[in-house]
Amino acid sequence: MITTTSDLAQKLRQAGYKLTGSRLAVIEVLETHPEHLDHNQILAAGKKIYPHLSRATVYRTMELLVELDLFRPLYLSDPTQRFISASGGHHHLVCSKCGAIFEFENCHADQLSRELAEKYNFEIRSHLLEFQGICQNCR
Amino acid sequence: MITTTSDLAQKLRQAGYKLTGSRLAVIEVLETHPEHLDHNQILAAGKKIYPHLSRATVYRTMELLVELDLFRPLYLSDPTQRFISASGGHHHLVCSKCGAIFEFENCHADQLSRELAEKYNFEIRSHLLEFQGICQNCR
DNA sequence: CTAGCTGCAAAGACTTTGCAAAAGT
DNA sequence: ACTTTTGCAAAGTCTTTGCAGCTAG
Repeated sequence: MITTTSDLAQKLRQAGYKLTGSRLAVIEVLETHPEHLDHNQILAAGKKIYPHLSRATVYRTMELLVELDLFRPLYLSDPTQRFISASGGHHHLVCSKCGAIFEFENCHADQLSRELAEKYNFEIRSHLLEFQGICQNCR
Repeated sequence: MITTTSDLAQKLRQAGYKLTGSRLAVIEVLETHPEHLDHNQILAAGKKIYPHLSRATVYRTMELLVELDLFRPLYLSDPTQRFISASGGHHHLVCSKCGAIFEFENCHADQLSRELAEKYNFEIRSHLLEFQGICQNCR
């Protein structure tokens, strides 16, 4: 019986999944990194915690977390799958040249969100507002 | 000397590229389909116009159009690369279950766009506002 | 104990590239 | 003519899967 204070771990266990070393390593990485990590980054960071961690398990664990609606895949300016927490909004500026990402808050999508939910009879769970352009350094 | 009224074709020629049957087929597909097409869809539609068209040429032509800043890659809810015209805004609702996409207009990002451009010294070229959730049919 | 989980390596899917032939200008 | 472009097939990259052994509960 592994004990942990992790919120994600509790939810995994509640859903009937085992808390293995691999899964706990992945979860710890996700909980300590607010960025949008991809599989490679999760694997690299996870191996520092649990060196035996394999790539296939990272793929399978993230698939599981997405199924449980705890995380959500995100695609920025390339086909790399990244992960963000499943709820709320995500707002960034993406540089088309160098790929740099700047986060911002306070987008005003809530009002629009309600209007669209009604008009399309759509249950909105999260949103993404992305501005593309050229950053300071690349100009 | 191939003649065409196509706007995209003019721009390609002006940039010093040859107007081949393959390229004209790809361009015609893009100009007659407002949706966000992926490579497969462009290939399939292009073959109806120019049956000899190959997959590699579709990849190369789209790469070219992106380089010339005429199109822009877009990633929705999967790693498939799709293409949209390079300017302006794009707004949709994406269903996480079935992948259905609903377009809408009138997002109010212009004001925010100006604020961010100034704050981050960023040259904004286009934006994407995407709401994720569950559509009418999947509920 | 026993079902679920893991790592490995092989298979699969998608994208890119080298090259000789073909085609636009 | 001469260079760019094309189609093909091979190579490359990323993701998924089958399987035998391992582990949490």
